[in-house]
Amino acid sequence: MTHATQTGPVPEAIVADDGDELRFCSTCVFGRVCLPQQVDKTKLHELHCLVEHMGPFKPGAHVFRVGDRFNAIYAVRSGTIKTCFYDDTGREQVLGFHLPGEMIGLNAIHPARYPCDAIAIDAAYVCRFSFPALATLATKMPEVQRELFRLLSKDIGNAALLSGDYSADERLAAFLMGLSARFAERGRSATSFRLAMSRGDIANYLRLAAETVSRVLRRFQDQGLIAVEGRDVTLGQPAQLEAIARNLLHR
Amino acid sequence: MTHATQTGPVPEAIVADDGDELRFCSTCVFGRVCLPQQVDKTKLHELHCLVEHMGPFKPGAHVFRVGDRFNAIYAVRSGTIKTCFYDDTGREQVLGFHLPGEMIGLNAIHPARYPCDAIAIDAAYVCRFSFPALATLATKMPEVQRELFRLLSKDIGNAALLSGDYSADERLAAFLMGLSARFAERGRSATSFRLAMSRGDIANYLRLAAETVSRVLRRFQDQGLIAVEGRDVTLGQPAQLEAIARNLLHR
DNA sequence: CGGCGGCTTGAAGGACGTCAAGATTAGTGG
DNA sequence: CCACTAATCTTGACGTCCTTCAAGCCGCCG
Repeated sequence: MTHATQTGPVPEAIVADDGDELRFCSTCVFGRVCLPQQVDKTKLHELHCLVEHMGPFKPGAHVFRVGDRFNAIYAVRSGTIKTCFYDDTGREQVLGFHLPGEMIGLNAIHPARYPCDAIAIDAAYVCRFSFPALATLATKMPEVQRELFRLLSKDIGNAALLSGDYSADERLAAFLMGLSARFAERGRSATSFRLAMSRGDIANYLRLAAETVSRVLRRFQDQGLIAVEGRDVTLGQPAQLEAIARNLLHR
Repeated sequence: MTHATQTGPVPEAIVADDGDELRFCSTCVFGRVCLPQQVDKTKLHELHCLVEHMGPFKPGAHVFRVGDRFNAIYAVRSGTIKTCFYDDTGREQVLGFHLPGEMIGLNAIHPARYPCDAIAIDAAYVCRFSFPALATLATKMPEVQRELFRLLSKDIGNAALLSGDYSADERLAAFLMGLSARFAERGRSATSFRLAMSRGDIANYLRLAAETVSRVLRRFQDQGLIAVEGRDVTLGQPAQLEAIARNLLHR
């Protein structure tokens, strides 16, 4: 038994330690805030006070739902969270998959309500940051403010990426390479990993049909670019995948 | 003389007055910052000091370019600005059209370089806000910080909208209704307006071919939903367009 | 065992892109 | 004011990529 349900520790899981008064959980998005300069300890303490650990969330459990009033953003501590909304016909549109160390809920600031669901697809733990408290703290700690601006701006770029008109091949190649890079950042293999999400989720994320995802993956495998076995993926030719993600950009 | 081209005033143009020590240009995105509460006058003065009026930009002129080092965000004062980047084959991908009172450059905070071009498609004027100065001010004025967070978050939502998998009909209906709403906010007709952008620009923005845009507009016209004459558009049945934008969401 | 959800594979159809040719408009200089 | 060219826009015919529909496979759980 690998992951998901309750019984036993997860061998490969990325799990943050719990941090302490002077350090954040090792995967925390705000970790970088503390590193550059020695942060005033009382301030660091304040930052800690507005963080609340939550979990575990079982696969399928909601961290927040469309329409909930916005009052906090969340950092993924372990597991994988998908964010998604639903069009008028009920079709799910996945906005993103979020790995440990990534932030969710930033798109809720403006409408003041969450515009999407956040659902655990792994067993997942998150850190909850009260947003009013965080905003107040940001006025006192420019590093925190800067980090928030950066995170928000980054999300704009990510959303724009997905919106380009790319072929199914490009989308999937880019998806795999993106995951690879994010796993590598977290100290895991860049060439061999397990997909936490179903083909259907991937398809919804990439705005493709599940069948198309299946077919493209098979073709990539036939071409020797990757090896797929269920949800386990090994990248055989990352460079070539990279090229597809970049060059195949229309025709 | 108002602005724009040299010969005579432009009857319908949205032009901001220049503001004064105690007021911003009437269209300014930061106008709302000052309204709710009486802002400390010295602080308001500070905010004014970091604003620089720029323009006119002729159609085709760049406000900033891909790769330029990020150091300021811009508010459109009059005219229309499009933001766009280019894929590896050189094809333009329009990220957005920005009307007076809207902000551009927020997506540059994270990479610290502008990830896109900003090009005037009208004769345009903008206000330049030094970002380091603005961020510093934001630590002193929570209203400013809140407004920046709101603007950033809003852009995430906008970018995500475009990324959904919608049909050409939905995209165009949503585009027209969106423009209509934004014109209305600025005190102009919600049902009759002139498109500042070419069909090609619209197509690039919506990730469609220019021919498709042309065809869908014609069909909308044949169905009595709109009247099109060159770049002048009149919405005959806004409710029905709204329905297409919402309901036609895939079949 | 039977059922169910996730995944794969094939065949057919559709929506949109591409190509190509006109039509309309705008821009420019005589 | 009128040619002349160059964009922009429209319209048609055709091709293609992807979706849809349908069936079969596999692993999982009651």
